Order: sequence, then structure tokens, then C-alpha cells
Amino acid sequence: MKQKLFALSSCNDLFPFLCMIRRIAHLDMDAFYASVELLRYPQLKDLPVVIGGARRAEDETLRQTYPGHTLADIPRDAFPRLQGYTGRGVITTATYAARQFGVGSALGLMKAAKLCPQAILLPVDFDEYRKYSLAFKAIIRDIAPVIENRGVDEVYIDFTDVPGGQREGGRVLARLIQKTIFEQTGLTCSVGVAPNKLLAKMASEFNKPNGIAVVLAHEVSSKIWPLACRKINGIGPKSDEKLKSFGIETIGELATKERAWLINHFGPKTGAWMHDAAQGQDDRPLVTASEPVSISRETTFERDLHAVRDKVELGALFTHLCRKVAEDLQRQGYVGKTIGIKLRYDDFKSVTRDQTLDAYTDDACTIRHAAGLCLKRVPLDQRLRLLGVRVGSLVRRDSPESGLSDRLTLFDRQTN
DNA sequence: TCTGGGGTCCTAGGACCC
DNA sequence: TCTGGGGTCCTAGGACCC
Repeated sequence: MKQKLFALSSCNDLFPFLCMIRRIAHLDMDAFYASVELLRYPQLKDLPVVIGGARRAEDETLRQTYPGHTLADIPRDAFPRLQGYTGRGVITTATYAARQFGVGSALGLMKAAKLCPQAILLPVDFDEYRKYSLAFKAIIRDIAPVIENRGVDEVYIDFTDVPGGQREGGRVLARLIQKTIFEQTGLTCSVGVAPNKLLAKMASEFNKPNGIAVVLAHEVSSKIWPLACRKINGIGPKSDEKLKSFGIETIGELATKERAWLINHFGPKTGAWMHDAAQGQDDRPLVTASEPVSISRETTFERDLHAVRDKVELGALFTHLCRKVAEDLQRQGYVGKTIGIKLRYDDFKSVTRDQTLDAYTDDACTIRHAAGLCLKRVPLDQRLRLLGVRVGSLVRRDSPESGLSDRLTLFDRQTN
């Protein structure tokens, strides 16, 4: 089998139109949020910059302080530093200059302030990132139309049938996409190309930033097996720890385990999946369109709140979250039937409660009422750090199931 | 001095129906 | 009094990802 695949992949350069083997790319923007901020503030280039934290009052003051200047003219010294930062929040993205100091995604800002006090702290501006996200995806789609969205800064791309997609195992097309994105946006990205999504995702991490990596079917043992199990997309901290407890550290070690043994210890689904993944096997198709399952809003308070003592503040926040979720539903054109809440206590333990209504809704008051009933089913003697509201079991507002669609549907129902 | 804000999918138990 | 399965929906929690 291996030899056959090898033969296919090597004949591929000679007869690119005869040997269309599956070539999937994973493209990952490099330090996306931070890179977008550097386009806006080029004077910060090469300085350590972190993006993240809570929305702060001073976020808007920067532009107001220098009304006559363009953003690029604001002097470096005017930017807020991490030094002396107090409060909650984590880093969302850090520039590569900041990563030198050991600060990166998910690190608490107060910890980061110790490691790199001189780093500049910028607030998250999701609207701006979304614009660039749409832009780079449009550029890719122009070159290779079959793509799967994986959030704001990642996509899978099917190279298989794209002209040039088979040359050098996909490297040529990857280079073209990378170059075009850079020329048109100023942003860099990393690309991995492989026979499937699993391997492409791993490959895209090989040469970060601004890198390309190609993995062929016969290279799984040499390029994938030496990696830690944690590198498999889907093996998180918990599974990794469990694997380690069996002495399994690398994907190669995982690959020596019998399918039955894995199923026995990790369950039929996960066990079988792990077995395939360790062999580099993955036949999942690209998902080019999908509908949302739920829409939610949550917020971590600036200080922990008490259900009784801070009742007024909490109530106002709760209502606000419900309104925001309702707005999101309406803007996106969805209605939902399952209303849920999420609480996180001061000890970081969280609970959820949900309730399914008889009818679909996108109405803030209806959501607020149902969420209020959920809240009553939860113990409230401990301080809270987070409150969230979720609406699930979504359908499109204009679909027949919603019960809210157009008159024609209603007419149909009456006459039937 | 802990640990953001969105999401998806899976599991497992109980209710309820046939 | 004891005894079935199968299917679906609902709820709670947890792992994982970006």
C-alpha cells in the first residue's frame, strides 16, 4: 500500500493531470490579531506588543489624544505599557517580538506584565480583524474555490482539482496563495499541504511563521511519528495526560497500540479515531457550508459579584446579555428554542442550566424570562466571576420549522 | 496575582412512547 | 410481580478548538 502511494505521488510531477491525488492545505495566519494591529500602527513594528484584556476606558483615548495625527503618527511613547497592569484578562495574541519574552496566547496579563513590562498592550478590535479575515479568504477563494472556514484566521483549502495544485505536492500553489495574500494585505501566513485535513493541520505548524510544509502519504512515519500526541488536533490536555499515564508520549508510540486496546481505554469512538489518526488516516471531507447550532454571550466581571449584595448590578448585566444575544440572533436571522445560562463561580467551577421552550424565539424579553427561570435552579451562595446566556436549537427565522416564516407557509399549513 | 469569549461535539441518564 | 428493547428528546457536564 505504502509503495503504491509512493509511486502515485512521485509520478505526480511527471503526469500532473493523470494523477490527481487528494491534496488538502491548511492555512493559518501568523499572529493574526497582532499583525493586523501592526498594519495600523507600523511604528510598533519590532516592539513587543500584546493584544487582549478587558475593554478598558482608555481604549478609545489614544485616537482622541492625537486627533490631528494619523494612527501611524502617534508616537510610540503614547501607547499603554503592560507595566503595572492590574486586573483581569488574558493575552489573545502576541507579536513574535513579544513571544521572545515568553508571553503568548492565554497567559494572564498580570503574569505577562512581570515577564515583559515594556510590552505595549492593545485592546482587541474584532471588527477590524473580521474585515481582514473576509479579505484574505476572498483572495484564497479567487485562486482555490473549495475552502472550509475554521474561525477567523484559519482555513482548509482543497488543492486537488486546482490548476497547479499537484505541482511539487502542492508547494507551488501554496506559495502563490501566500504571496498573493501578502501583496494584497501585508499579512503573512503558514501553509501545510498533505493528503488530508489531519496531516495538513500539523504540517502548517512546521515552518511558522511565513512557512510552507508538504507532507506526502509515505512520510507519516518520518515526519509525524516523532511528534508529541498533543500535536494531533483533537488530543487536548486531558487525553494527553491519560496517554502519558500509559507511557505514550509520541504519535509513533500511539501508532504501535492495537485498535482494540485504544477502544478499550478510550471508548469506541475516540479509540478508533485515535488509532486512525496515529496512522495519519483521516477521510473527513471539507465542510464548505454550515449552520450555527447556538449563539451566546458571556462576560467575566471586573470583580467577583455576589448574587444578593450585587443583585442590581447582576440583574442589569443579565438583561444586557439577553439583549445582545437577541440582537445577534436577529442580525444573523436565526431563532432558537433552547435558552441556557452559564455561571462561573469564584473557584472557577462552572454550571449550566437550560430550558427548551415550546416555540422558537429571538425576542429579548422571552429569552430574559426563560434565562431567569434557569438562574433560579442554580445555587447562588457563592461569588460569581462570569455570567453567560445562550440560545441553542437554532433554525433560520425564514425556515418553515421556525413557525415564524412567511405567510405562504402559514397559508400552506391552513389549507393542508 | 490565576485562568477571555466565542463555539462544536460527545456522553450519559432520565422521561416518555411504541 | 417481573420483565423487554428501541428511539427520541431533554438536560448537565466536559473536552476541545480558535
